[in-house]
Amino acid sequence: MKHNTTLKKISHILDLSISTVSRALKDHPDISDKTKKKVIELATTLEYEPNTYAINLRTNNSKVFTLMVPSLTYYFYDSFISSIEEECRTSGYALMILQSGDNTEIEINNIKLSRQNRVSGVFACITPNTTDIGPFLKLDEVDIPVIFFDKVPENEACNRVCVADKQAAKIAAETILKKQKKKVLGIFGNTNLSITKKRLIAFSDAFQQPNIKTKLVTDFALSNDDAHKKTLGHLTSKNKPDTIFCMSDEILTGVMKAIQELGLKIPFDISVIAISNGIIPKLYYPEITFVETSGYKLGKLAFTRMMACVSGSTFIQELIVESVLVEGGSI
Amino acid sequence: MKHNTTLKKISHILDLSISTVSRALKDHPDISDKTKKKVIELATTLEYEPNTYAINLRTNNSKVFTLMVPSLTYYFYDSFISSIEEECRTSGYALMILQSGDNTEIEINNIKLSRQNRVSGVFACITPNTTDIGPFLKLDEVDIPVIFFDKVPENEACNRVCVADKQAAKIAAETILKKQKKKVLGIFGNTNLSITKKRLIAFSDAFQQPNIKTKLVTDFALSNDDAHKKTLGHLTSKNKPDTIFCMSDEILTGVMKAIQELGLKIPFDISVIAISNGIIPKLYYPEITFVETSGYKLGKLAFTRMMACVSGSTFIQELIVESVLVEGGSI
DNA sequence: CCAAATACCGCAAAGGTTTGCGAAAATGTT
DNA sequence: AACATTTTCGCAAACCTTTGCGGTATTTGG
Repeated sequence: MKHNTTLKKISHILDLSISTVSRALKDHPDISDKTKKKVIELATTLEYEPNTYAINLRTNNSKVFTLMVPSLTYYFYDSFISSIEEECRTSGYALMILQSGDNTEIEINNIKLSRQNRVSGVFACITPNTTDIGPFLKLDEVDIPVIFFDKVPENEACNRVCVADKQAAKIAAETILKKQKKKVLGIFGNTNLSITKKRLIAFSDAFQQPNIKTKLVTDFALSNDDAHKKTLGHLTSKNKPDTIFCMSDEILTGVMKAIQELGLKIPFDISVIAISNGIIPKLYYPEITFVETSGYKLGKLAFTRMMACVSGSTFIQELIVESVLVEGGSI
Repeated sequence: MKHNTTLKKISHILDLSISTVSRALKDHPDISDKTKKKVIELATTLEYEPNTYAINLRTNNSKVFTLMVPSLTYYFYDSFISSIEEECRTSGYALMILQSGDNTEIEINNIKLSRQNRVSGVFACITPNTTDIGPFLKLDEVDIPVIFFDKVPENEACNRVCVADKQAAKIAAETILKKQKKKVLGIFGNTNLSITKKRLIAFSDAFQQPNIKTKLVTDFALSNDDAHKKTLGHLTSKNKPDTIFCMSDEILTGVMKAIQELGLKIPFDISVIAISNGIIPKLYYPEITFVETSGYKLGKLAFTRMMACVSGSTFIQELIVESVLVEGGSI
């Protein structure tokens, strides 16, 4: 172990007190220029770096944020995390990433870990199984702000940053209607999640307006495999849809696999539209038309809100990122 | 700010010394059972949690690992990170993720951050532009072990964990040869990377053995868009290949888009085989046959090696994860 | 030349935990 | 009852930094 250089060591070499060295390095007016120069020189040659732990102990605050997600393997998070991480770096924060694996027990443990590490704040995306967000709220009590993103709890007094679920679903529905489609299959995810409920309601609503003759059938899938199987079923039934709406990337991948399996041509045999972060739709030809829910923008927004909380803003807010239609050739 | 409960506070309430309380909570034999019981009871009702900063300061070691990657948006990392993160959690470590964005300046800054935070170790995947790994080696000097993974520096004395590039390419080539293909197009990535060189050489070698009549054409693509365009070119030329080998997921996505665009049927009109982590090949129908380079296994291996380093192993090692063929229906 | 002001610097405490060592109290032994 | 042992606990230092306050020197003004 190489000996780390500390204030004490520098002070000892220069025959100064620790406090003088500390102040010299901080350009304190009490210290003469001559002394400052000496100290700074030695400090640089000795590669002095203040001990983070000591500083944390004093300030009771580490420049670290926690990011909690159910799993890193969901397509959405990449851009969100990238975005947050970028902001953290430029602001001198580090980011600690924790996964829960959809396991609420691990989730609670991660909360504990965040508290033990006395992080400056937590970005949280809850699991579908999380019903009690009490543990999260307890973080707020010890002055650790929590910003929920994407999958957020309902009806609670908490800071939330989400995509415009209703708006996104509405845009998708309107796009379908504008194209005069006759029979739409909408596939949605886990109904436990508010994100699903919102998208489902907004999407369905659009088809229940007066003068709308387009038929809507809805189905639910819990994984891309599930979506694959269910789509196969719908597409081989006699009353097959002419358009499929996918609530998420995960569902889209399952749907696309089924379409390829049946050898259907998009958009001639079947039309597809999705709500997506943008990576997956661009993997196919023709590219899938989707309503963008930008993880990147969401990350920026979440970080801004976090910084406000860290610097004392106590009031609670729900922020929403607008969605836009990105045209592919799938409808 | 809620007042945190400390040893001092507990000791004050129970009229004991701080050291006694500390020892009682650690089940030290010096302390009587009666005292222990009292202390533990109060500690739990007061929700005592040891101050991580103080412990770090004492031990000069935080149970935190750093993970450095060029960018989180590459497909490969998800499973690797998941895997590492999982191991960290069960071992009581936290994981700090840092991105460099292919920028060596940021990379160096991330190294600095790791040192400042005196992390217990660093998992590093270097950028294609990283030529000088001196800054990494300096971490080793201050007793912070560095495990390189995936994209690793060449010819250097460092701990490395990588996929079996040569073996994977060889398996892919042999699979193609066994199927008696006539004309193969191999698409590779950035030739700056050792990973590309290894795969290219091993793959090409297989076609230069005696008695091999299969023709090989190689091409290079720097992005999935690039792969898409180049594939379109090859597939519309008069001397079009009957099989395409994709060195990576990124290339595979571009190739598949081109195949879909031309309406070719896999494996009848064209065969495809790839080296992949496994997520992308399963998105298509038929699923793409691929040689698996498991980020998951790689993560486990890297973590094992890290733990060895942390507990004192100083010798240097290159570890390799075997590859296996995962049959899809694409060849 | 003395008093007052200024420049420069050190002492010590605080932040919370751990741990070697010594001391006091309890128990055992003769 | 006197001594030896064991049990039980407290003192204090160490990890490193920051900062209020107080203390010397040196300089300035009169």
